[in-house]
Amino acid sequence: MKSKTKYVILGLLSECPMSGYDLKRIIDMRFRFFWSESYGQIYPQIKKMLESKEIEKESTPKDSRRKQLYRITDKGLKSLLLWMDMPIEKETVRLEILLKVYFANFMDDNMLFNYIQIFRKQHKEELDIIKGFQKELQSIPNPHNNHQNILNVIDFGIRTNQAYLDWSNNMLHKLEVKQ
Amino acid sequence: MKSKTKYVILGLLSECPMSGYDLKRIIDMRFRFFWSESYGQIYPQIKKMLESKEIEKESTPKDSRRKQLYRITDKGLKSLLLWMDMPIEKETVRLEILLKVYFANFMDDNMLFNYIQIFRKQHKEELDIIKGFQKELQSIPNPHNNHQNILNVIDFGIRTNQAYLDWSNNMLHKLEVKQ
DNA sequence: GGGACCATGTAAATAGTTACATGATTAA
DNA sequence: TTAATCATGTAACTATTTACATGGTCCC
Repeated sequence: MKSKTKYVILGLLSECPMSGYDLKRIIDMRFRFFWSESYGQIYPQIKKMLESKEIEKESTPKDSRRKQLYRITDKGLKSLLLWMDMPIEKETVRLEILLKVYFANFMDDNMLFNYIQIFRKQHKEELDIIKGFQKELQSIPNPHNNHQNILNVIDFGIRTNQAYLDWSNNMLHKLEVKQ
Repeated sequence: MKSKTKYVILGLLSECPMSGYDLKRIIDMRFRFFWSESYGQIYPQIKKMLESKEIEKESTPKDSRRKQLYRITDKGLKSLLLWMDMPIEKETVRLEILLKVYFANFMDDNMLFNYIQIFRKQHKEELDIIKGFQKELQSIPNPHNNHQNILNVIDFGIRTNQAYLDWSNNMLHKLEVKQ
């Protein structure tokens, strides 16, 4: 499976110039429910794309002591467009909690209850963050005319996290009744 | 993130002895919506666990020409139990389709429509497989008394895949109206 | 006898995380 | 002044995939 780090970066830089740190923060915040990247992928990838001239340094006199912003080039935009039309590769999902539920005979019910509670809490928080982002998006200007796309992704996040919550609540209820 | 391959294998072998090939097949069929393993992980892991005596070869005179079955040992069971009580690590989800929806301004609507259609088809099939498995499970004996656990995992698969389908249908509808 | 699938395995490559080093800035 | 956060980066490690080799079996 080819790494997609390059295209995540190019896609985000297509909106506005930003630093490696910015990229990481945005991926963690906005993409959290369907994507992740580590610094160990982002910074080396930036370096490679500078060499290949798919991005370039933004010369910002002010604030430049603090961070280096990068801008997408025409070549980078071409790479992005090319990838957009390439077939989507196999999706990756790994939920350890389901492994543990599957083998739950080897665990006591309190432990299982505890795991599900943590899972529910995490996805409740995730859902709140996504909804917050949705609200924010609806109240700010739309200069790149891409809000509908982002709202579509958010809609996906809300639906799946809601499904996670429904399942968790159902599980917790069953476990409560059982004892 | 520590590899969980070991525990997937131990968990499955706790049900009944099987071969590396069997393990792969079962993971691909039953775990498909929340886990995956490749031969490149399974066979070397089997080798390691034979050395550490967490599993052992099952001596099956008949059929033994064809495949080697492995059985979990007491030591292996202990490893499994230990892992069951260890905190769950960060979950991994990577959905390239959402990346492409997010950056859909760089793609024409027909291409997007096509991607969503493929996504819908894949998850319709997945949902059908999961439901088939659910039906099968309800009609066969339950010797390990673990059917409820498996049904809980299946319930998760049905809910999330249904959420995927609802989102896909909504997306396709919006794209149809648009043009 | 040929294609599909059963079955096992490994080497090499790639992907991805983690731990660390470094130092600036901000806010309490 | 000290803790948190901003900010960049890399080396080492670990995880995972992919491509390949090999040969058996089943059924048409």
